Amino acid sequence: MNSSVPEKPKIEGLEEKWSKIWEENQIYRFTLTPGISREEVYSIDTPPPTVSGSLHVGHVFSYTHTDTIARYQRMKGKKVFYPMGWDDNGLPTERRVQNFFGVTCDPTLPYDPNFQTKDTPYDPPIAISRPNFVELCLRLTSRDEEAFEHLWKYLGLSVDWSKTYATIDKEAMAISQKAFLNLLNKGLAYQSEAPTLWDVDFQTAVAQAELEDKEIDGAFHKLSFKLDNESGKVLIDTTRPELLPACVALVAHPDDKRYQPLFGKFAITPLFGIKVPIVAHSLADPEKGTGVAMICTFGDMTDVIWWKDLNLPLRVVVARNGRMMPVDFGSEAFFSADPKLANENYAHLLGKRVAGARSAIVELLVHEGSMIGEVRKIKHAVKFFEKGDRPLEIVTSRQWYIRTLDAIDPLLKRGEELVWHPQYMKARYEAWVRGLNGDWNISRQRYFGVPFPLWYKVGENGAPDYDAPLLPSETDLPIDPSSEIPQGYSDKDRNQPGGFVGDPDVMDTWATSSLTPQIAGGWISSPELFKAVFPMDLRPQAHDIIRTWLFSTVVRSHFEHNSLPFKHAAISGFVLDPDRKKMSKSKGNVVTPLPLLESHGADAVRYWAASGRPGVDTAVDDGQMKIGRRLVIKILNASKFVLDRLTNSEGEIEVPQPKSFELLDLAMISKLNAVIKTASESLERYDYTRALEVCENFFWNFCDDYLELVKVRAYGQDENPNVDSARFALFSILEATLKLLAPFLPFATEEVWSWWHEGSIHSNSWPDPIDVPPVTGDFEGDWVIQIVSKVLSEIRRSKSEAMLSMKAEITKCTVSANESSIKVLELAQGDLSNAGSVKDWEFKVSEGDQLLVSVELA
RNA sequence: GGGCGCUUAGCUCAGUUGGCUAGAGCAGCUGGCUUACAACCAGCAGGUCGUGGGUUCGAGUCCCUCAGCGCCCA
Repeated sequence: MNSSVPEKPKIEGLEEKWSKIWEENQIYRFTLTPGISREEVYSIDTPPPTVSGSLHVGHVFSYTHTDTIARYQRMKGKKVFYPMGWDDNGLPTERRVQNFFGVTCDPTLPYDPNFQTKDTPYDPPIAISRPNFVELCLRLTSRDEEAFEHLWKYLGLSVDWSKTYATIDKEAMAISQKAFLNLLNKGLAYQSEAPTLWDVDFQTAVAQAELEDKEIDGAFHKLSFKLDNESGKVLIDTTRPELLPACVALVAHPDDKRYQPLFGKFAITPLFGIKVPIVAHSLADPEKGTGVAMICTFGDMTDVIWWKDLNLPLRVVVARNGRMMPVDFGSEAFFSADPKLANENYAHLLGKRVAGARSAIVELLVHEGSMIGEVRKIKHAVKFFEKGDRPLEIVTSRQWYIRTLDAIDPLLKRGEELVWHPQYMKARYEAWVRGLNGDWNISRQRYFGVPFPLWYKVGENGAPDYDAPLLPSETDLPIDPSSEIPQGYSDKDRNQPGGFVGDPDVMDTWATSSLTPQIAGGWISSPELFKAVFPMDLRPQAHDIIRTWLFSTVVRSHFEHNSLPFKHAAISGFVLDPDRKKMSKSKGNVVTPLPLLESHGADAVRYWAASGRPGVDTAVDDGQMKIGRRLVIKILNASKFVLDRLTNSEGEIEVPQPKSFELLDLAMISKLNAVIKTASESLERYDYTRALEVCENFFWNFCDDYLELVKVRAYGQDENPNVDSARFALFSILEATLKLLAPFLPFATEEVWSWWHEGSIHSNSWPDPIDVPPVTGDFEGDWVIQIVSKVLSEIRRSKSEAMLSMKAEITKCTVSANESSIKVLELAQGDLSNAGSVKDWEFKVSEGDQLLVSVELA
């Protein structure tokens, strides 16, 4: 074997060098061979990052975990399917495009193939069609994708870059639309006009999974309602007096003695003179305010429940833009005892946002004398869209849903089938599934997303017929109903009475990214591939999106394939800042990964990442990266040292087959074999941290003790017949150790490997235990090493205590220990003499397990 | 309010189905430029395992209580 061991191994530049070579040689390429079986493949459902979000050290952390597993499986002989995707549809990208180009999207506009952007944003913004808008989204995100790809390659992810997908590309659209149409045909997708949580700024519906409760300042206003047809009043406390015109009833708890006499009677709303019933419902909280609440259309989700349970009418006053809409008091829905006064009062609110309407109505109420006392400030939890900054309203609108509520039990069973790492993360999934309170709303009134592949007939009265959608043929997918035409119609029929109208909505981002196994696995385009990779082996992801991504993927696969989408879920923790605080943009403590990689080296950063166990939140830790870097330097130097011992005068590496073995060498090999076993078992359990730990410990022990003990013998300068044994052991151990560390430190191990190998270590095989004769006698390998190391350590300690150099000579070393220990030490005497500069030995057999060492220093 | 997790050396963390004197690395201290490595090496010191109970021959580990921290959900 020719070798090219450098004079001075260098750690710098390994990332650029090797990522380029790996790319050129396509060593991470997954090739679909004919007749490939599912068992030969290890497939990973990689989380597609949103590139519009900035690069985050959390990415580096969790993707490294996955990569260690991918590399291990590859070395175990699996064909690893490890694609990368991008998940860019959705709001963040839309917002960037709007600002960057100065455009807004109007889905009713036709596609303009000649549309041009300008160097500066349009001001004021111009409206463009959805296909034009989507083109701009794609243009902007492709640049960010390059930055991500560069980071991933620098980090050394063994991703097959030829399989990259985007959850908004043509194939993903076709798959999302096909899967949706399948659900529709099975009756598992439906549309319904229902109260929906609505973000007035983003003008879109929001799903349960996207909600966030926020504690905000609110205030109780005490309002006085007159009773109908009798004297007396009812006092209610409300945080939303501006919804008084939307009031449809008053409610108290059925057991509340104070209000029981009022049930069945009516009250009159202040200012608007609407007669509303006083009803009983168990959700009314006697402790809250006066114990009576006003039910409106709709102040919160409890109003929706009351409205449904108690069969109450609707009085809509808040429009989808969040402003008070025109209302006619005196009409059927808003029948008032005094329509003139009611309309006059309402005129003060009309067109205002809810906050403005609130102060306006308070003035009116005070003026009329129906507000009692001062407002009382409180803190209360209000529902927000996770990306929004105004409380959600509830509007009634037509939305698409997937029937998840009926599937709670089977979905819980899916959670049981899945292997969770760590196991306790399953509880998060189960809690979420059990707590579902509505079907999954998958339609969004947005633009950069997968359109619903549907049109509706428009009746002669101009109203669309939502009950009988016009479907495209499956072979035409993907389609965009805003620019394409249903069969049997022509372009001039669009939006015309007697013509058709396209569904204006797009799918929720989770409705598309829940199909990543199908998208990456070629569900439509390559049935052979899909058969080979689905269900995936591994879904790695963070714990915050168990309720969204993991859940929704399980839902889709359950309905479409009647199976799990993946067998194992590896849930990573969060990365915390160096002070163990959660990173957030607002706190400004987000660590960007590239500088870390550049200053410590990719292997060192990977070492830190791999030390974070599955599910455990882990702080960015410079110290840990420095330890990783030290390990890398040690690997380079120790490898050079070993290989130099084995290089002959021709510059070739010669590994002798020993005729006989030295005990110490057999013991060290036996210890290595145990490490191989533990590391393999740990990686099979997704415990990459444990695997790294045992390999690392072994390697340092190899360098600090074993190498010191055998290096003189391995020189071959003394007459020891077991030179070959030492050389064989050094070589075998080095080669196996490099392989063991390769999944964690791909650059350094590859560099060393290349000194005397053609081809990549990462395409090589995971080490099998080295086949050598058993350790002599009844000795256990690890125990032999311990005894010898113990004596070496005692020798070092005596020198250190005497403040002498480690090279200082020992004229005589006396050891007293039990019989088997002495036997071992006699066999290792030569190596111990070399490592400790010991001239003479005396061994005394004693009883018990005590091992005593005393030395005479020269 | 409900659920999950964490609490072990100054710091970051291991510690398997309960089993010898509770481990590692970093930081600290003391020494050593030993011809692989000063981006190095050797040695030393450092802990009542968050609190209080219980089970057991035996508890860091199992059960209960309380406290603090974090996350998720209402």
